[in-house]
Amino acid sequence: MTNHLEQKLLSKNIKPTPVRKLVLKKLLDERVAMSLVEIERKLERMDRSSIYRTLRTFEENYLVHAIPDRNGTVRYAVCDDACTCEPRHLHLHFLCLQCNKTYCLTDNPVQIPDLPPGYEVRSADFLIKGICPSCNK
Amino acid sequence: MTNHLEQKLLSKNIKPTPVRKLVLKKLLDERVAMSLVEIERKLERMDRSSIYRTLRTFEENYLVHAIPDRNGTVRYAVCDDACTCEPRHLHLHFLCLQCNKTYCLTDNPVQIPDLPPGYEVRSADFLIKGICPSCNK
DNA sequence: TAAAACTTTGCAACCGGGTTGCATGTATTT
DNA sequence: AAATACATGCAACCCGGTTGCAAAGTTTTA
Ligand SMILES: [Mn+2]
Ligand SMILES: [Mn+2]
Ligand SMILES: [Zn+2]
Ligand SMILES: [Zn+2]
Repeated sequence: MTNHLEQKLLSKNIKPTPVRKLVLKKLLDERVAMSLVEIERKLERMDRSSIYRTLRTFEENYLVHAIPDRNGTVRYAVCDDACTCEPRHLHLHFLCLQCNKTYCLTDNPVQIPDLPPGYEVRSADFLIKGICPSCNK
Repeated sequence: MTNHLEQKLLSKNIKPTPVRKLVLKKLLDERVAMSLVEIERKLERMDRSSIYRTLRTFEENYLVHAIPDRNGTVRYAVCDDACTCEPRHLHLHFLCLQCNKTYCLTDNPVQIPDLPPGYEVRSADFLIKGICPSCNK
């Protein structure tokens, strides 16, 4: 269990410290993308800046990807094992306007359309907003 | 000239006050999307909260649309005349990682792909990141 | 036309998420 | 064991955004 977390961290070359294991565990357990402050609220005891630096480390090492949020904040979700956050690995994200949760639609890759000449694509965020299945029934 | 601005405001049922005309003029002149603070910096004399409320008014009346930015802030761009910001009017946005400008690709509509059952689409943001033509040459 | 009601603007204060400097604690290397 | 490097916690700060409130300007009513 804890071992699974360590595996995952090590596989992305991140030293498995206590804080990192807890943050990763929380992200995996919740199964939706979470912002810095949302994580802070769920992990009462933990310091904000530690979580902040942990998320930076995670993002730099492609353990999590950042997803733009409603008002301008950013949420984080754990990447698939093989993900390197390159354009060809990108998937859609869905933000529910009712429950305000952000879902990774990992089975729906982002198709980048042809652009006018001169635009060189490096990355993309495709965020779809609406009502999620759980709120819809 | 000023008359053109008034026309545009009136056509969206916004009373053409001095502040509103200046903010609209700046957005039209710059031809890229701008954030609250970016507008504030370009309009030295003007109060931040006036610009803030102006942008809210603009957005509520579909004179501008909001575009998510890199770090989580939001930029605003003037809508096409006929735009009502519904899904079928949405277009791509491009953020240049070098000059940090946000462009509206109004000729490139957002194609919303099929989603798993239960997801009800209301809106979408498709932001492509890379190098813009001007930085690329 | 004068008073009343409403809207816009500017100022100041505030808020909250994010970020940094620094000291302490913990692990790794020599 | 000592030296070095890395991780964590605390406090302070930053900055874009937001709000309350009063003054100035506009529109409505009597
Ligand atoms: Mn995702
Ligand atoms: Mn646009
Ligand atoms: Zn929902
Ligand atoms: Zn550029």
